[in-house]
Amino acid sequence: MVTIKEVAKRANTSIATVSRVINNSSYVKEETRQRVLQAIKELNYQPLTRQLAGRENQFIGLVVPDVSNPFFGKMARGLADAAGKFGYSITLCNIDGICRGEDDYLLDLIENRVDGVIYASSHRIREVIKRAKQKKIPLVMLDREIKYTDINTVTIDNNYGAFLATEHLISLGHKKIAFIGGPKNFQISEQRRIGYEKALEKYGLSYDEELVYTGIFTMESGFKAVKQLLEDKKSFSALIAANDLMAIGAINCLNQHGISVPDDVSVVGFDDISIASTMEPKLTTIAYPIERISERSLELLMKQISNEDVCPEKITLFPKLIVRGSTKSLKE
Amino acid sequence: MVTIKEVAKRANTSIATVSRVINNSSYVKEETRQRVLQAIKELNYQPLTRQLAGRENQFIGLVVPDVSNPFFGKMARGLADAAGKFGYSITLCNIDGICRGEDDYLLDLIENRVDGVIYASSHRIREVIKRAKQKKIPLVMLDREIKYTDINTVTIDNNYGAFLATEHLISLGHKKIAFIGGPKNFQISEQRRIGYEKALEKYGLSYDEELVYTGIFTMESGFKAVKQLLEDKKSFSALIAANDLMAIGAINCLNQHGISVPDDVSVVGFDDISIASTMEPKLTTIAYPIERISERSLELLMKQISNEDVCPEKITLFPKLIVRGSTKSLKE
DNA sequence: CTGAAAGCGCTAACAT
DNA sequence: ATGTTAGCGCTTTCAG
Repeated sequence: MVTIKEVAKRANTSIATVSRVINNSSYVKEETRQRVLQAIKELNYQPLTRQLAGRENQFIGLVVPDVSNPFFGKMARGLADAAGKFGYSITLCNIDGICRGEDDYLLDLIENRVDGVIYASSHRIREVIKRAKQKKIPLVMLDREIKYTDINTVTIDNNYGAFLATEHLISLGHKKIAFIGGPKNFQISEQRRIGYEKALEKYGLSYDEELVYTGIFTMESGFKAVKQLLEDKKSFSALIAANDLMAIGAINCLNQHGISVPDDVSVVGFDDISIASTMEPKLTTIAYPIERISERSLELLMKQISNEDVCPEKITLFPKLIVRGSTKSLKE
Repeated sequence: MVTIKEVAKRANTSIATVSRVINNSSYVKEETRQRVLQAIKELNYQPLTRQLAGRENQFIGLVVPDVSNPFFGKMARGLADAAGKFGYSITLCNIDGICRGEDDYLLDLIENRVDGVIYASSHRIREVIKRAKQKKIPLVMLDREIKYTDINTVTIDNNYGAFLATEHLISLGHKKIAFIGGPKNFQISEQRRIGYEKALEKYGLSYDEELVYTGIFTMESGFKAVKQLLEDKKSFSALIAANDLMAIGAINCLNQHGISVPDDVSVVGFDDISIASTMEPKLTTIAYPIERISERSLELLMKQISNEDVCPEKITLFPKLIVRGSTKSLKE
């Protein structure tokens, strides 16, 4: 392990000066500076124990319900890449309330071992916020909006995303568009449903409750939704799912009934998880802009880490429509 | 932040004794011990700067190609849970060779900031092993076997897994069983193909090269495989995919051709990723035993971390067949 | 502009 | 059985 001492020796200066160079904390003669930089490079030096001297330890905690869910997998990947650019590493923590009793332990752990946390789970959310405030732990909420709290938040405009999806289908001539959504008590489900409703309204189509199905965010649920719709003899030429997993389940069900996507029914998903682009037909979807989300989250977190008093803010990013093979003009 | 000092004060003893209790490093009178434990609990104390005093920092690095792939997502989840039980946290690192030039940086980072690493990517693998040996960084290879090197490894018996899958189908009466595999130059693809071949042999069925397709491990590839098979007019009543993603793609294609799973064709996957159990039909598959794999990997790593000279070993776990809805007896 | 030195939380060697 | 203390790598006064 290379230490600051060795760097100092090689650069023929003191450890204090090396520290100054690393942290850019005060003026160092350009010449000395260069020598230090050179030594750092040659020795491949990295400061590793800053934490002790009261500084950050360059770790940030990411809390998701479950990385094995492709959506959170995508999120973890994006955040890990972004963190790397800031010289930070991601510590992964899955909290979905399944491992009963371990939450406390996990929460303590994450709070104590990282410089900041990105929280993307709903589990014990209000408590997490309270604790973070008390302990002054930098926190950014990802993809969850907590009303009436001034907490740093990064989200996407779900309403707009669903609006885009609907608009796309309408522009293709579809008039009977089903919506299969998530649980009513999830903000994002409702937002996406409302976006759909607003788009219909804007284009003078009526909102038909019979074409709206409420499920949960799984493939299975998407499958059941379509099954139900079909059994109930609802007629529709297009369908919007509240996330890609549901969309995939829906397509499966359609296929099994001999209904072709996109020839007979067009389908739009939401999130653009990795498999959306490797299925057949490739899924038209609303892309959750993970790169930008990650960047902005990290920025907010970094601000908090370096600066004691920053004003919390909420950043809302706009998702984008990605047209692929699962949607098509309504046939005459 | 609670320090050892505060604990000592509250327990009315010295910091050395507290340290002893924490590390179980020497005898402490039971009474004192209890007082210390009590204080630790009351203050919610956690030692956080051990690293500095030459000890571990309780982080282990997990390197995968890409967590957004559901298989690696499952792996990350399993490992994170297991690490938690040892009081360790997982630091996530995606190295798939896509971010060119950043590998070096990532490798340095991971090597310097963790007590050990679990490596489950193929990227720069021999180099990683060399560096780990040089720097004496505890390393466990996951799911990749490197021949002619004595490196701690945990894998599953892929041959056996595919054998099980084939045997299952044969026991259901299937005789024409297709196999859609991964790249020829991947060990696991070959192992799985061979397991399939051996099972056919054992039960006196002939291995028909025409029923073996070589693809890559994606849904798209599974789809194409079946498309090809169908176009070539191959006849088969069952199909084994080298992983779940391919199996799902295959099922999609079958469905689109009006072929029902499992009524017309039975399908077995491999891995048991999370979506395998929420699709319709639920996928019969060979489960990658992530809990046991995680446990064993951690154990091997812990041994290396605590003990300087341990003999490297290779642990091979046996996967299990999980029968669900995508397989069925051959119809008469 | 730079160096010396204190101190961060903790462990381990040394005392007692 | 327990306390005292040096020292780990680093940052940050404090002196020059």
